[in-house]
Amino acid sequence: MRVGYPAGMEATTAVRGCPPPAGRRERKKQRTREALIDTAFRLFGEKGFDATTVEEITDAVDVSSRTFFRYFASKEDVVLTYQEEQFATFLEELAARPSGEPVMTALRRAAVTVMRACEEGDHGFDPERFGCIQQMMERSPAVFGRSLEHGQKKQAEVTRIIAERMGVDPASDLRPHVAAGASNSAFRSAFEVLACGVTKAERMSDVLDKVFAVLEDGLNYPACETVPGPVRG
Amino acid sequence: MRVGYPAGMEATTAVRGCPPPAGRRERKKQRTREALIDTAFRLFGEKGFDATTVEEITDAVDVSSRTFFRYFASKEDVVLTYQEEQFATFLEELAARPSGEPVMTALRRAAVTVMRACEEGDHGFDPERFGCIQQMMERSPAVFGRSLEHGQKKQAEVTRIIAERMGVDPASDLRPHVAAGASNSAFRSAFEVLACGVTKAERMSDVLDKVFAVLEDGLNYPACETVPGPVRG
DNA sequence: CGTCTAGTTGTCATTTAGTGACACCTGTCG
DNA sequence: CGACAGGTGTCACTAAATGACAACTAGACG
Repeated sequence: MRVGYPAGMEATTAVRGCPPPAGRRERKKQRTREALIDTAFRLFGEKGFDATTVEEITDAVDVSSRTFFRYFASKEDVVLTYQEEQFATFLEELAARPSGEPVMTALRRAAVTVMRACEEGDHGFDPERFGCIQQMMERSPAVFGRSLEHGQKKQAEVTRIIAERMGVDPASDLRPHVAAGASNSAFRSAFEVLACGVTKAERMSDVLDKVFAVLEDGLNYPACETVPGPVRG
Repeated sequence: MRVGYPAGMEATTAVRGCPPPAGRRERKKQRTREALIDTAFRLFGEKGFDATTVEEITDAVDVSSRTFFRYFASKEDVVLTYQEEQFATFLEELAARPSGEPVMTALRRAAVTVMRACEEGDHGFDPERFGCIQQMMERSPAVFGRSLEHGQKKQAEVTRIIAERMGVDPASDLRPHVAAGASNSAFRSAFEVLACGVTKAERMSDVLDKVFAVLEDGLNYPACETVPGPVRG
């Protein structure tokens, strides 16, 4: 199974508003793409991800199924367009953090900013769609799996940025890799904690903030056992 | 798409040697299951995961394709049987760690023990198969994605154990969740670091050990800037 | 304007994963 | 032995995904 976009069909940033790129052809392509995404999300919301077939989506947009797969490598890819946007914004926010800021703090602030944008509808993010995705992640393993895969792939870029911030070489220093992994993990932990209902009626962004706080505090928890024990190592 | 095992086909721990369970029927089922797994891994090794069809596997074992899907919910599930065993062993090792040991240390030691077993062939793990899986994870996104999904699902059990060790309630305390996530993340970081060739010709277990060491040291990295002050290169 | 080219789409065929239904066979147990 | 239940094969079917090729059309250019 291919992943990403077929040749010549690279993602032309969907959500954020690039002004008319040029050419009627290009514009039509863009419109088709957006129509597919909008319709897909509408149907996903109505009937669920699994119960919605590609054909239903393409019929509604009035294009052939073949066309769908020229825009998206898989049905799940439609959902990932949103995550793609989230990630791009995350990178922007991260780059915008003051260069003197400690690594985890920068990651935390960037992450929380993005999540807030999704909740509030800033930066062109649709909060309703955000909720729809949350649901699909819980209900449909395929979407969940792809999302994890996507996140893991993108992690490399975060690693690079962190390494730059730290002024170390990611080819010889493990720390940027681990930090990026932890940051990635934070998103998933926040999601999991929300899904499992550990924290009730809390915003994702708040949970995420707390998760990062836990990471910043360090994970060296002693065993409980011996009362206010001095036992360490 | 279903995940897990069809009803009545629950995993009857494949690798570890449960002595003859009872009944010819049960034994035959077990043999079929193992034949499917062995044949699948052989073909995966020869032709790659994607290029191997379920039919090829079942033809070689001389059962119908339908039977395959009575044992495994998906083609990827065959590969995950190994990971399932790894995880079970990980939990055992974790439970066996002295109760006074700090959480991350216990996680680290359990993780490294399992990885060593896979490399050395202890506990009935086949090192060759382990290598085969590593390759598939790199080459075949489907396997990689399922593996991530599987790991994420299993994380809940680790969370529970960590919470017990810490003597806190996972329903109100985020720390066990984050620690479990970080531990999960450690495995993936080790894999990624090896795959990307950051560390050359090093054993997975050694890399994993180092990754955990980094986690234990904490992630509070300051920005590089040798000289304090927001000066940008 | 007419034409040529290249990019986009539709149609068709095909492969493969995965599932449901039902008949059949064979251990297991009374 | 005979009934029952669990496992298997066969058949039919849906749906995702991809390759090949023909048909259309925007855009470039003389």
